[in-house]
Amino acid sequence: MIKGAFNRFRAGLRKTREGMVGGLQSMFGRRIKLDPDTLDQIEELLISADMGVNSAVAITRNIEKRLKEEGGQADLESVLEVIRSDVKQILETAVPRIKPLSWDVETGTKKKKKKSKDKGSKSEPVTETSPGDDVSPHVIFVVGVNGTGKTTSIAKLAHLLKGEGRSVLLAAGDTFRAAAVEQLEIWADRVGVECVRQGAGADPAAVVFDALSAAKARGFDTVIVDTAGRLHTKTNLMDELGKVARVIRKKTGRDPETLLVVDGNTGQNGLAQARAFAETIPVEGLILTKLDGTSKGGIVVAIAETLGLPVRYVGMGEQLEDLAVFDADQFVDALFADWSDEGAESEASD
RNA sequence: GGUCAGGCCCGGCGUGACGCCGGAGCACUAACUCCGUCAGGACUGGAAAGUAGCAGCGGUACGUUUCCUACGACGUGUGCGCCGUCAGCCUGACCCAC
Repeated sequence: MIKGAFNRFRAGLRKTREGMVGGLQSMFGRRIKLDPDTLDQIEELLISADMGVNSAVAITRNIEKRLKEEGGQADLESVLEVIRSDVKQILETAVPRIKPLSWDVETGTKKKKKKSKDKGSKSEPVTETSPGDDVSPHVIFVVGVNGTGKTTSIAKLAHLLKGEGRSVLLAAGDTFRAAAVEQLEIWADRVGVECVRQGAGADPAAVVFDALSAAKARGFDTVIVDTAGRLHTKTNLMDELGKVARVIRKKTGRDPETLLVVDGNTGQNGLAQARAFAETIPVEGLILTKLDGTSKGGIVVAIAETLGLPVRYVGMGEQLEDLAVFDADQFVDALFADWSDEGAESEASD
C-alpha cells in the first residue's frame, strides 16, 4: 500500500527529478566544488524547478555551508542530502500564514467556534467524524480556477474516502459550466456514491444547503462540495465562494475543510491563486493535480514555503486510483529516488 | 400525490460591487529646437549702456499616469431591497400511496 503510493510519486515526479537531479549531475559530475559560480548554477536550477526564490536561496546557502564544512568540495550525494532535508523541513513545517480578511467579522452566527486544527496527522488529513454520531457531516469544500481538475479530483477523492469506509455524498455546486452537473453525476455513479444536484444556473449555496440537509437526514458522514471554476481575479465570484462557505458553517457549526485544487503545471501563478483564495476563505490545504508529466513539481515547495499551505492530496493520472494522500517523506524520497537507490541512504540521519 | 423549506426563470424599479471606456481634477513631464525671469559667464562699446542667453527658478503646450478624488457611458456566471406576472422549471426534508 505504502509502497504503491511511493511508486506512484516516483513515477509522477520523474520529469521534475530528471530536471533537477539530472541537471546537477550533468553540470558537475560526481564532485562539486565551492565557488560562487557553482552556487549560482545550483540556485538557478532550484528556481527553475519552481521551488520559489526564497527556498532556493535558503537551500543554496545551506549547501554552501556544507561545502565549507567538507573542505570546499563534496560529492553529489551530500549536496543532495542537504537539498532533501531542507525540502522536507519546509514541507513539514508549513503553517497557514494567510487568513481571510474580515472572515470572523461578518459571521452571522456566534456558534461555538470549533477551531480544531490538527495539522500533525499527515496520514489522516481528514478530521474524523465517526459515522454513528449525530454530528454534522464533515464537509470538504473544493475550489479552484478553471481547468485544474476539480471535478475529477472530487471523484478520486470520493473513491479514496469510500475505500476508507466513509459514506460520501457529493454536492453538484458547479451550476455554471455546461454539463458540469451531469459530469459529476456520472462520476458519482461510477464511484458508487450519492449526488445531490439542482438545475444548471442554480445558486450554489442553495445546492449545498440541500446537500447538507440530505446528508443529515440520510446519515452521510462526509460531503464533498464541487464548485464552478473561477479565475481568482474575479472578485464577485470569490465573494460567492465566501457565501457558500458561510452557509456551510451556519448549517454545520464549523468551517468546511477547504481544499484548493492547483494544476501542477501552473508554476508560479499557482502562488497567486493560492493567495487569492486563501484571502477569501480559510483554505486548509491543496490538491495538486496533473503532477504526472510535469517538471514543475517544485511548486509544492514554493507554496508551502511562502503561503504555508500544505499539500494534502496529489493527483497523478487518469484513473480513479490516481490520487494519493500527500506525504512529505515519500515525496522527497521519490524526488531523489534514483540516487538514493545507489546506496548511501544510511547517511540519512533524520 | 400532499405539506414545508429553498433555488432558478420572466418584466420593472431602487441601491451597491466588479469590469471596461470616456472626459475632468490632482500629480508628473520641454537638457535642446516653448514663454517669463535670467546669477555666472559671453558679445558690442572708450565709456555710459545695450544684445543674445546657459544653469536655476516660475509658468504653459505635447504627452504620461501604478496610485488618488469626483463624474458620465456601457457591461455582468455580481450583492442587497422592493414591485409585478404568479405561467413554468429544479432541489431537499417529512408524510401519504404503490
